[in-house]
Amino acid sequence: MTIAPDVPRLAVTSPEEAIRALRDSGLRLSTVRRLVIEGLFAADGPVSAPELALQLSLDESSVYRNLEVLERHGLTRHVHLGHGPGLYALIGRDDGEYLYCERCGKVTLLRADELEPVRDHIKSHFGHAARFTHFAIVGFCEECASSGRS
Amino acid sequence: MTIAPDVPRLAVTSPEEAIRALRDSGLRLSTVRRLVIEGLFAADGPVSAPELALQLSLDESSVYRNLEVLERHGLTRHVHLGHGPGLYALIGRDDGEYLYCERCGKVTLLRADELEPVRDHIKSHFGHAARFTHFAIVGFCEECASSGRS
DNA sequence: ATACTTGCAAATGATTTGCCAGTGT
DNA sequence: ACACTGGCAAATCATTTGCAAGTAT
Repeated sequence: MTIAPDVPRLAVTSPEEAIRALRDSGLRLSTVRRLVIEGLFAADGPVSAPELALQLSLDESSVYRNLEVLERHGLTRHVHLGHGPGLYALIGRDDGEYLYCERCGKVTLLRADELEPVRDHIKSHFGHAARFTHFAIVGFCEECASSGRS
Repeated sequence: MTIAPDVPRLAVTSPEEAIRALRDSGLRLSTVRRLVIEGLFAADGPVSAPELALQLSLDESSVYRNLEVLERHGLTRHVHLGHGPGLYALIGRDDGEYLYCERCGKVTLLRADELEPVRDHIKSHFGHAARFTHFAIVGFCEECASSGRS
């Protein structure tokens, strides 16, 4: 899977809605696919594929394959907070842009519009249409930045 | 190796200077270490460890080990542009923050101060001291953003 | 002399792929 | 029926680690 391409995002607020969106995209609903969607919904944040496979007693490759299909159809996406596996989320659930504290691991989820001014600045100064959805914005959170850093 | 910690950066503009800085840090100068430094200098951008090992006919593990030591002492750092291996650079050479076009692969290197306003905005609005040195800022470059995107 | 370094082999972790049997529509 | 999907095993890619032999200081 390459970096999340520019696929229309299908925001969704319940497993049922996700399943409907999935059918509308012409996808089949298999047991595994349903479980993955429910698993993503049940999670309290973005989840890695191995984690998901473990919790659902599914094969990792099946999970990866399903996440890949879902992502290609704009139902899920994945982020990297730092090193470590990619973390998957349903569009509409744990969706948005992430701030990640590299010291304490704190993760802050921003609404999609909160970084508009930042994107605007980068666009106007460098011509670059930035998206902070694939990589988190890494740094130090308030507490870690003020207390002794390193 | 964890995400580049908050180590003082030793900017350097020639292999000789790098070697001096290295000695000042109490590090030994082995043949491999010298080759790695020269290799990073010769490169016209950040380079992956496997690439460096190949070009220098060195074992990958030695290259990784050296890059790790150098990074811990503030002589090098590494970035992730997207998926794929981390890319290493000497501080002072190919150093700064990267914009990465996920469509055409174009990489733009910004001077360390060019994103100050962005960092300031994020700091004041979210309390987060952002650094764009570990992950590139992914998006579409000017051309790719205007022409049909996906 | 001693601590640090190397190459090589093997382990790890994340992700992908081949294959053939099973399932959704 | 037929194309799509699942599990399992094996491959791949990036990176790390153990170890015994070699080297910098």
